[in-house]
Amino acid sequence: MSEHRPLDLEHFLPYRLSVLSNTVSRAIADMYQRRFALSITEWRVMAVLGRYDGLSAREVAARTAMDKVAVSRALARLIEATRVERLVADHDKRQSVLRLSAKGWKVYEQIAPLALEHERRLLAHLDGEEREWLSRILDKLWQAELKELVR
Amino acid sequence: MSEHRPLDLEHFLPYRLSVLSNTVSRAIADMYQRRFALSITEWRVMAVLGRYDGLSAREVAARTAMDKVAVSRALARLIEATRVERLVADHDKRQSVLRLSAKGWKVYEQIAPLALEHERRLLAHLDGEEREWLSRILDKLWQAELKELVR
DNA sequence: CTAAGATAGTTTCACTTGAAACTAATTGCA
DNA sequence: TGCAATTAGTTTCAAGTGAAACTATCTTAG
Repeated sequence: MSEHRPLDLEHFLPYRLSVLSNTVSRAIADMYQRRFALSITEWRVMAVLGRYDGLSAREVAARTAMDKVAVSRALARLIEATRVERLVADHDKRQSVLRLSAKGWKVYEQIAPLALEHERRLLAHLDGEEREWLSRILDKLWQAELKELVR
Repeated sequence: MSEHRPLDLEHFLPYRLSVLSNTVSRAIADMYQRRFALSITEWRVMAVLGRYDGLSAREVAARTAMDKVAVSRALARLIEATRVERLVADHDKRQSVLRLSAKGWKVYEQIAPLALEHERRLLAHLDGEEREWLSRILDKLWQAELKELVR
């Protein structure tokens, strides 16, 4: 007795998550690119360095959910653009110590409010109750699906 | 007086959506790949053809939120694998008329329950109330963000 | 101490992807 | 009619991506 709900892509959760997320990410990425010549991956690296000074590349990868290859490449571009400075860690010469440069901070301080504004615009479609549920639901799914991912 | 909430990537909605969605999609993609040598894009094409017989490539693109290049390539592989058949539309020789082959249907009928099972597993982390809110919230955001996208 | 294994980060290679250019067919309008 | 603009779908090209191999450094077990 296996009567199935028909598989209707529009109502299939993974599909909806994927399309919604890609649409949102795309809009943000375009804005960063146009206004700051910055990719999403570069921005994510800058965002965590703005928040946690002096991380190593591995720590950046853990905090951005990016793999180390992507981080390495994003850092190469950011350092080339003198938005990030890299030192070698005293205690371990394999590790780098990363921080935003003065120039990087200027970019960061312009983008951070724009990013938050974008988030507000997205959340503006929801009322207070819905926002609370969304936050709780994402927490739960995040925990359940990603417990192994972030460290 | 612009005192900002700090930009903490872990609490930033677009970032959370993106990481969660990529993690879920990745897990599903791996399964399709391993068990059926099928990419996510190919599966999406098969899914809409299983539901709506005889679509053109353009209609498939609209229903999967994929661009026409991606659809064209997915179709080339599916036709090569004889999972999809393509005819030329009578009324317009530019258009194709696409349908799953018998072989395609067999694959479809194996995957569809697996996909739904995967969705159930994901939703198992939420209680009934949370599921209802999630569905309503995704509908709202979908409507708001994608009104231009899907026709 | 030192050799074997582990770790941080980079490079290479093969593959995927999207934008733009392209071909073929159709439509609209003078 | 007949030619310019539009549309369906494909191909090309440049850029982005991850897996695996690689280099340099550090840790550990004997």
